[in-house]
Amino acid sequence: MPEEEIDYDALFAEMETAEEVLQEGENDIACPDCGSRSLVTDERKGEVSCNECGVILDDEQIEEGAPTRRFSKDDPTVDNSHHGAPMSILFPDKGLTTTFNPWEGGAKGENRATQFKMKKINDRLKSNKERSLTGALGDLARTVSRMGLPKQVQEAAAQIYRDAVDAQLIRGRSIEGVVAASIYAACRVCKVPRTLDEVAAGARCGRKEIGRNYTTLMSKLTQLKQKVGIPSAEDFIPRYCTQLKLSSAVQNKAISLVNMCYSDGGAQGKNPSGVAAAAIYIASIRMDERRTQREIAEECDITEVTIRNRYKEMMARLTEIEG
DNA sequence: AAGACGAAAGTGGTTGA
DNA sequence: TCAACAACTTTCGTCTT
Repeated sequence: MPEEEIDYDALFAEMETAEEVLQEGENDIACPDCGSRSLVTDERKGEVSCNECGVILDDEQIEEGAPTRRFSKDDPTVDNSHHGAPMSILFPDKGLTTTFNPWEGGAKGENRATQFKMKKINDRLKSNKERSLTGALGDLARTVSRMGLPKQVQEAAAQIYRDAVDAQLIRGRSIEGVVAASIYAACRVCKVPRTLDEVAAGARCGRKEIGRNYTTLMSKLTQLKQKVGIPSAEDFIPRYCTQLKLSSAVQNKAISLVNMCYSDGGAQGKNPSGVAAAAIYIASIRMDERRTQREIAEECDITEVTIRNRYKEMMARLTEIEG
């Protein structure tokens, strides 16, 4: 049996018209019954109705908030009518998946044929962007979990990657490389900085490639540039202290030491890990929880010599300040 | 003996001509 | 593109606790 041709042009034209009507309605819509422009939106029911005559104009509004849950059937304050997860940028279609299962619902004959046709159209309408995002966001999720990073970073990285796709920065670059650069940038945005080497190890991607892609992201994405701060030693201290099993007192002391010594921006151009390591070294001695230079150097992924150089520098500044 | 210190030589990245 | 430079690393010998 020959397959029935689908007239995509007609279909797209129809969809565009529908979209225009919707967009117009969002800005300036009048009730078709009484002509009133006083409309009310009921977010709970997902309805838009006329304030004058009460006619319902739209009953399929999407609620973007988190789902409510009723823990007791006697609780009158919330109901369970809101179904499904909230929208999330971690999914290619933001979680608003539309699928057709032609076998479901007991459809027969012509009905089932229509269902098949709709499924086919729906599948073909998925854009290239959506298809490529599927792979990239999966890769992102795996890398983030391998590195043990919080979900907040995953979401920020997903947003950066989407922006990169929109700005057409993927062409000519590997998806993994851009994903890794997005994660590196997201870590800095979320103030949980990781070094290029750490991201490279987690993403199984070259450190140079990530650095190169990161520079491109920063130069082309202006929103990102505004959000990313310079990684400071203080941002590294909490993590290193936890790894070295040092108390929060040492952690606070180290942070205040960095602030005292480098409040004038003197740490610029210096490896923040080195500054953090030296501050932790001094703080651990002063708070009687001493760690050796070797132990700290190992955790901070730098050498003992760098700790010594920063240590000397900081001690010189401290004697100046403390007298 | 372990940890700290310092010198010397080499590496990789940045900057400016 | 290349030289100059600062920061950092590696290695190794010496000093201190």
